[in-house]
Parts: sequence; C-alpha cells; structure tokens
Amino acid sequence: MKLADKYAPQEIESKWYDYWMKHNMFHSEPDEREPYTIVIPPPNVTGMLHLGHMLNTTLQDVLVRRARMQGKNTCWVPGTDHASIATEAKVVAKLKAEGIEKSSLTREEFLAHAWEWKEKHGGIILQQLRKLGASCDWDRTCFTMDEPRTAGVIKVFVDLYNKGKIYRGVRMVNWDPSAQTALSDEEVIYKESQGKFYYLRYKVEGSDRTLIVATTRPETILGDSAVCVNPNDPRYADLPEDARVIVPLVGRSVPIIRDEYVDIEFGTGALKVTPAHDVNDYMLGEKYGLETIDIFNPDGTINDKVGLYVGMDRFECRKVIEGDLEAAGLLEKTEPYTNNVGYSERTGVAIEPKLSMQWFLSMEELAKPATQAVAEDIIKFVPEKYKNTYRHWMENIKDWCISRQLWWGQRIPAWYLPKGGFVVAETEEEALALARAKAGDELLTLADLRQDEDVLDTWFSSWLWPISVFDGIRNPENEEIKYYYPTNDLVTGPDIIFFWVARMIMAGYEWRGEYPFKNVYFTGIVRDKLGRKMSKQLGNSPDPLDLIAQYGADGVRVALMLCTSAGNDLMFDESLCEQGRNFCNKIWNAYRLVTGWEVDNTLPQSEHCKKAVEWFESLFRKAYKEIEEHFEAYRISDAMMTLYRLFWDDFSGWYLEMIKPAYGSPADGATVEATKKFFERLLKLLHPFMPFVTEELWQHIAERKEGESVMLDLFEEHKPYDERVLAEVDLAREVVGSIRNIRAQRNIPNKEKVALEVIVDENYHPAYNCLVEKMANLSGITEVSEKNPTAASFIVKTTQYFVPMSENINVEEELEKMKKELAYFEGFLRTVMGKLSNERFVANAPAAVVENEKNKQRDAEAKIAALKERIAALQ
RNA sequence: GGGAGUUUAGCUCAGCUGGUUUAGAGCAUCUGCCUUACAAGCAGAGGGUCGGCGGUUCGAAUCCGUCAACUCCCACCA
Repeated sequence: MKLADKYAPQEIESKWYDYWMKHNMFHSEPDEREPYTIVIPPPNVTGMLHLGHMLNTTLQDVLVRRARMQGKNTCWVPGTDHASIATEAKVVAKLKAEGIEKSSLTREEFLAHAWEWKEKHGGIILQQLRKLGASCDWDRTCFTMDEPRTAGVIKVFVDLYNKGKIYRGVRMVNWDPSAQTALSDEEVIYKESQGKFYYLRYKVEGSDRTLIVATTRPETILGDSAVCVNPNDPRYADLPEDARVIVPLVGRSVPIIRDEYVDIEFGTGALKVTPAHDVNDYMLGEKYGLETIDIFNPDGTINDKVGLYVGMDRFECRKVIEGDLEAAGLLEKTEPYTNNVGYSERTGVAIEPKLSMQWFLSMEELAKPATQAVAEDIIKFVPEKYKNTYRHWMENIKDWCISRQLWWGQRIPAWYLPKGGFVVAETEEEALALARAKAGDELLTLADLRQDEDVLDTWFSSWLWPISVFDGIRNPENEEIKYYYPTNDLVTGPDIIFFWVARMIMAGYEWRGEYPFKNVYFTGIVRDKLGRKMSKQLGNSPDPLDLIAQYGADGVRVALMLCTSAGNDLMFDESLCEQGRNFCNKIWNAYRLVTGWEVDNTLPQSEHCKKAVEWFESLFRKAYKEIEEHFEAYRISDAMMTLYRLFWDDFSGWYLEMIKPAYGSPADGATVEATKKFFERLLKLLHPFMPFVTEELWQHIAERKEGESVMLDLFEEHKPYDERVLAEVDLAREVVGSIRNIRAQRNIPNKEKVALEVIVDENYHPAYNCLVEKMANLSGITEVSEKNPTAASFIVKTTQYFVPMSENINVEEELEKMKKELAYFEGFLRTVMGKLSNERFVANAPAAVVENEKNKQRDAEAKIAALKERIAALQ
C-alpha cells in the first residue's frame, strides 16, 4: 500500500467512526465482565459546543477507551439536559423575534413551541462530540426531560414529600426579573458593581430633627416599614422610645426600631428597613412584626401598591427618585460606592430579593451520608483540594428552593383542592383519590383540582442522572442499574460541584444507599494563552469544529491532553493543536518507514538489530509501567507526554535509526517482524488518546478481519524489564550524543565516518558498541591505552573517548571546553565533600545515602583526574 | 470578612513520603542540515540564585513560619 507522506485526518476520521458504529463497538450490555461506567455531564440540549466540552469529552473518552482495552465492559452514557431557564429564555427570545409574546400563549402552546425548538436544535451538540471520536453508547442517549427521566423525577418528588423533606412556604428568594422565576442560591453570581451611596433625610415626626439614612437602593423607600438604629449608638440615644420618622417622598410614618444588628460604624448608623426586598431587613421585619410592602411587579417594574412611579423599571426609578429627592431637599449627598450585587447566572440581570411562595427541599439529612462519603474517600476527589470546598458547603447547607416559575421543565406534582389544601401524587388519578379522601368528598373530579403551575429546578432532574440513565428510579431492581451502578469516574468542572456533584452524591445515597461514582475528576477551565476565560465577547474562543477540520480530531485531542492537569486551569494555545497534528504525522511516517522496507528473510539478524530489539523491549515495558502509574493517579497529561516521548524520541529517533537498513539494502525478517510488533503495541497504548490515526494504522500493519479493531485489542500484561540494559544503552546514547556534538562543532558532516578510541575502564560496556557505531556513523571503535593528544575528546561517566581529527584540533577551544567542564565537576565535588566531611552527616544520614555520596565522590574524582590529564596533555 | 490554591527556564508545566549528579520535560529561541519515513523533519546548543525573608535539619524546590503577587470558592454591612 502506498501512503501519502502527509497524514490527512479528514480522509479517515469519519470512515473509522462509521466503522465503530456499524459494528456497535460502543454499545454495552450487562455481562460477566467487570463493568466500567461513566455518565456524561449532560450538556444543555441547545448548547453550543465549546472547548470546555472538548476537554471534558476527550478526558472521558481516554478513560473509557483505556478501560475497554483493559477488558472491562465499558458503558459511557451520553445525554442532554433540558436546562429549563436557559432553554426557556431562548425559546422566549425566538418567539419574540417572530412577534409572539410568551404571555399571549397558553402553557400548552408554549410547550409545543419549546419541543419543536428542542427537536430542531437539540442534540446537535452530541452529534458534534462524535467528530471528536467520543465512544459513547449512543443507543443509550438520554434527555433529562424524556419520559423515563421525568417519571423518575416525579416519583422522587413524591417520595421526598411523603418523607416530609419537601415543604412549601413563603420565603425570601432570589428573583430573576428577566426570567421571572425564583432561583436557588447557587444560581446567583455576586459581582462587584459601581454604584452610589445615597444619604436620605428622614424627618422625625413631631420634631425638627432629621435622621440621615444611607442606602444603595433609594427606590426601595417605597417599601420602607421602619428605620433601625443600634440601641448603643449615642447619636440616637435621645430619641424617644416611640419615635417615628416620615419616609421621604412617600410620606409614610414608620417606627424607629432598635437592634444591635445595625453596625454603628457603618454609614450613618441608621438603616432603612425594607422587609420585602432585603434578606436582612426581612429578618428584622419578622422579629419586630413590621409590615412587608412588596413594591415590585414580577418583571422588576414598580407596582401600584404605593401609587408612585407605577410601571417604572427599578433602575429607571432609581434615577428618577434621585432627582425627586434632590428637588425636595431630601437628599443630603451621594457618594460613589462599590458593593456586591447578585446577578442571575442564566439571564445576567440583577437579582431582586423577593418574598414568594416556593417549594423547598430540606437538605440537612440528605447531606449527612454524602458528607461522610467524601470525607472518608469512599468517593475520591481529584484533585483533593476540592474535598475542603465540598465539606464546607455540605456542613453549611441550606434548604434548596426547587420550584421555578417557568413552563419548560417537570411540573410540580401537587394539586390544589377547591376548598384549600393540596395533595402530592405521581399521577392525576392518584391525586384525585387523595384529594377525595382529604376533602371527604367522593364527588370531586379532576376538573375541580388545579395543578401547581411551577416546574422543578433543572438540577432536580440532573441530580438523579447516574441512577436515572439506567432507569434505576422507576425500576430500582432492574438488571442494568444493578450491573452498571455505581459508576466509576465522573469528569466535570469544579464550577458545578454544588449544583450537581454534591447533589448527585446525596441522591445516590438516598435512593441507592450507595455512592454514585467512585472518583470525581475535576477539570480546569479552558483559558486562552493570556489566561483569559474563553468568551464570545473577547472572540478568543476558537470553534472546536474548525480546529478539528484544521488539525484533525486526534491532533486536537493531543493538544488538550498535553495541557490539562486536574483542577488546574489550562492555557490553551492553538499552537498546541499544531503539535498534536505533527505528532499524528510523525506516527504516520514512522509507519511508512516500518512497512516500507524490502524484507529478505534469508538475511541473518545483525548484532546491532538484536541489541536494539532487546533494548527497546525493556524500554517499552518500563514506559508502559510508568504510563499505568500516571493513569492510576489521574495524571493524564503526564501519561500523554510519556507516550509522546516514547514514540517520538525513543522509538522514532533512536530505535528506528538503530535498525534502519542502509539505503537500498533489504532488512532482515526477524527485525522487521519485531519492529512491526513494537509499532502495534505502541499504537495500542496511543489509541485512547488518538483513536483515529491508531485505528487506521493498526488495520494496515497486519491482516485484519472485518469487525476487528484496535479498540477491542486488549492491553498486554506488565512484564519485568532489564534495568541494566537500559542503563548501559543510556551510556551508549551519551557517547553518541558527544560524538554528534563534536561533529556539530567542527562541521563534520554526518555521512562522513569518524573513528573512535576509548580507554577501557569499569564504566565501559562494549556490548552496545554496535549501536554506537551505527548511530554515530563510526568507522570503528578502538581500545587504546594512551591518550590521543590531537584528538577531540570527551568523557562519559569516567570513560575517556577520543575522536581523531584529520585536521588539527583547535587547542584553545578544546581547552576552554575542558576547563569549563572541570570547573563544574570541581564545584560538584565540593558540595559532595561538604557533606562527607560533615561528621554529623556521616553519623546521621542513612547508610545508603552516605554510600551514594561516596560513589558521587569517586565518579567526580575520576572525572576530574581525567579532565586534568587531558588538559595537561593539550597544554 | 472567612477559606483554599498558585508562584520552578521566554511560555506551559513535572519534580509523589526532604538525600540519583550545583533542578527536568514539552513548546519557543539560536546554530547547522532540502541525509533516500517525516522541513508537520533531523542533529546540536543556550537558557533557572526553584516569588522574598526567616526557621527546622547533617542536608530544603521539597517541611514550618512570615511577607508579597496572582487565582478561585464561600459569606453578602445597608
């Protein structure tokens, strides 16, 4: 077969992906093998593929492909998340662009639009993951809002309600005025914002006195129901117990209350209390029985409660009110002020604390086993630092607001009775039965019941993911959940440790009594090479599909694997993709070399080939072991790099050059066979990282049958390797390097043969001379007893070597080089002697360490002696 | 305000329980090569007082303290 001299990924990637799919190689069914399971962190159903997905998916694919080649029954379940707020926002925006307001639609009509949108755009992202080579079991693709998952969610809600863990109540929640829904605490992002501190004048009733109250939100005076001062504040000590003030502009009379909550040092020491619009004010309101005046409509405009600024947006109102206060002489001053403002994670608008009726899940009990599991490493976090973060959150866990005022999601299975009260049930029929019992009215019909309008938080479905993808909620005893659960590794970003990871662990213990995954690998955030987050605004986020088109999927995978380390952000640079592509090309061309030789089976195997094969066998085994260790510690990047160097430097740069036959000469059969075998073993190790190019070459390097694949070719057992061979060849490689250095310095072309002389000593191992001769292109190696004063020389370990020169050597340069080396070793010897002459070192250090220092001393002394002799000979 | 992490060559990072040469890799840089697998390549070279200071120790990039810079998480004094 004739191969192009450049690797063209585009020509083979879809071919092999189709082949794997055609032979159903990603599909898993329970059997007698050990399972290896990963559930994908489901991307948003209408999400755009970005580099974060690429990183995450590649990591999972590497782990899955590796496990598969270890003989495990691997099951990687893909799917998407319905992402209720994000998707609903997109659909609302799309409808708006078509001139349709959400408010003009019924729930059913809106959902029809939403499903249509989902069918059209949903799952594109999963299609894109295939381009990367993801070996997901696509037959198992799930959606958090498909039927089995929805049934599971409803069942779980009812279960928790019946266990008394779900309750409904009016609480201060984070209100998103854009999406017009409540959010959980985790969905609020606090950011520093530039604002103003407004100093307002509150007139004390029946007196000329004025209280100055500082606030960042003057528009909320509409909802003021008190002013609070610290009882220990001397500035306000003279005010009568029952003093009242007039709210500026509003004219409402409100009491002055006294509570130590107020910080005397801060602002003016007087705090306006708006129980409906601030969490702390709400608590004060509760404590002192203050009136709660909600002044906002759900969309963040002012309502008609007070009769001022009605319909005006909250930020517009802030500006207008500032002017009005000023005009009325009620504004003392304003100061620039920076404070933290909460913003909606999804819509980006400022959160409005708002009192509303919501459903909550009580978390304390759920958290207990989950906290313990991570603390005791039953579930292992990689890197470990997230254990702290996790523990802290779990130990301070707050109840979870699970209701959302949206339509796209699982509707809360609660039905209200005509005469008050509600029932919770999995189906309408059950609800009706419960309602009849509750009301004591057998004549109630479904039409009399009204289902709760709210849907559940998206995470209320994704927290069940590792169970629900195997239908383990509805059918907890089914064969699949029993076989695949608990899963092995979870690969995800630390940004969703609370949203998702912690909650999955809780759900795992609640419904399976067991952890949902054994290990959690936290990826870092993909940043650009300047360390900035990838963002659309900055335009620094490359399109993953463009990258694949340009560099090939394997090239992009290598790029990502080279720069990733668990929990650390990675600085992504497109030049890494180039490096990845070049590596593919290197493998490709090595294949061309290995399979391109003319083979003569009658030729005996030469000594140097025999030695080369022996050496590489040991080297391979050692590297294989190292890679294994890297994987076990989840040092994926190190595993990648070890392989990279093994293939590029050791195999291609050294081994192949060692055995390469002279131009035009045939190769012997034994060596070619051994080399092809090495190549095949390397391809297998590389396959999890680079599935496409390795499959292409694996298919060609030997006879394969339809349906065979490198991904099904199991890894070999680990075997012992010969350290002595590796050490001796390392010395040989150093000799070669020194000779090449001499060539480079003196402009001696590589094709010109040179001679080598050596003074034999105990560190001289002639066994690998044949390799040195080949690699350094020597005419021969002569053992001599006399130093050659006119030769270029070098010392490896303690052995002196000479390369006789046809022309006179440059004595000055030679001397300078030697002296530099001498200075280094003399300095080195000094530090060694510093230790050895220290009695306490000799007395206290372990014998092996002392012995090693003595060895260092001996080597250094021998080397120094050799150098000195050499220098003397030159002078 | 509380907590965690990072700081090693120009860049990205290794260096795991202190002792394998006065610190390693990849990329980048420089020099020489269009050598018959690969210029997406080959050969060679240069480059770091391991953030600062102090301590423990016979011995510290590695352990402890402290300071500095950067990053992240949690809390949310109006």
